Amino acid sequence: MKILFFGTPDFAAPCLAALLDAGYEVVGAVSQPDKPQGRSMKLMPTPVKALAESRGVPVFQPDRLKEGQLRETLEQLQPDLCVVVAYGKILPDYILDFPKYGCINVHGSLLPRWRGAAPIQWAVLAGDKITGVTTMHMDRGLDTGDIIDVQTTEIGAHETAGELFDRLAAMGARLLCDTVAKIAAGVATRTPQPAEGACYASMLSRDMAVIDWNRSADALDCFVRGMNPWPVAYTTLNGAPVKIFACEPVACDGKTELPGTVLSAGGDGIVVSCGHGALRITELQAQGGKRMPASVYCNGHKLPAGTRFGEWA
RNA sequence: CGCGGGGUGGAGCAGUUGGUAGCUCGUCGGGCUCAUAACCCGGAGGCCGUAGGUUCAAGUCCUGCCCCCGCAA
Repeated sequence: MKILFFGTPDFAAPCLAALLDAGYEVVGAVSQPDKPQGRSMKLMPTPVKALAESRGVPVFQPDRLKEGQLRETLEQLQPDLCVVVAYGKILPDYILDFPKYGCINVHGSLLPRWRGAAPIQWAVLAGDKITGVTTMHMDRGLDTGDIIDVQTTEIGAHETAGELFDRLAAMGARLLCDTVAKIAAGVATRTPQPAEGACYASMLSRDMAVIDWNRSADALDCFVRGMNPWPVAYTTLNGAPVKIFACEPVACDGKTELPGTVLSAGGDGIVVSCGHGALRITELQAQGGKRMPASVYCNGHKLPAGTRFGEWA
């Protein structure tokens, strides 16, 4: 069975690797065009491109798909199945309809919950206890296709979006292999997505990562984990941004300080009052500084009780 | 050449108008204690990123280079 793979970021690479390792004939890898990245804005290959090149798979990076840019490639490669994993573009009909077995997709959530760009982060942000990966037949909608296989997993109480990301990427790769095997054997099932429970996970952005200290400590705990490793929740201290990498909610001893107020700071981290409860910051990074445990940060920075976070000078 | 912050004892920071290098933590020794990551006393440990320059004198001023980080993507 000839497979044409569509994918771009880190989440997609394990799926491509799994297909290759399983011995499937991957006739090509379609990925987004390289974009400038890093401090010097150097052009970097996408993870899928890098992997494909190292495994000798031809890479295609069309700017757009709508005008039939991939039609010739399809005719040439004659794929029987398209596998799409976090590609980043909507596939037009001429692609969806081309392969004999259609196009399937691996998605990092339990559909129909968290359709869209950032399902894993949103599951953590929302405090979901359970999530998983889903494979589905693609249709014209955004992550609305019929479900083929699902695997669930619990979200750890201290798990960050990045950690969950890695786990789901691995789970997704295994599930994909199962699904492809079923399709090849003609035993894959199709289950329409339930109408209820659907919601969308929009792409995260830098300005969504500002910590609102008026929220509850539990909500902020999920917020910090969901925003890690990108864009990373941040607040301000003396007018300068401070990234919060890790924290934990702590029992509030009834104090009613203004949200954002430092209650204590030292070897046990930095405890900050919230709208409800308090949050112990355990790992942070100040502007120009390195990421470090809060206790270490306190060795060189005076943070007397009463200091306020989240105020712009 | 996109903008900006920074490289000081093991770690995190301070160091004022250039003139004997300080703080917190850790570490070592001693003490207190039923006990302790707690407390008290004492000690060790720094060619101040690197190469030059200005000066009687440079961590502190000037220049080149290396490295780290924030913004922006």
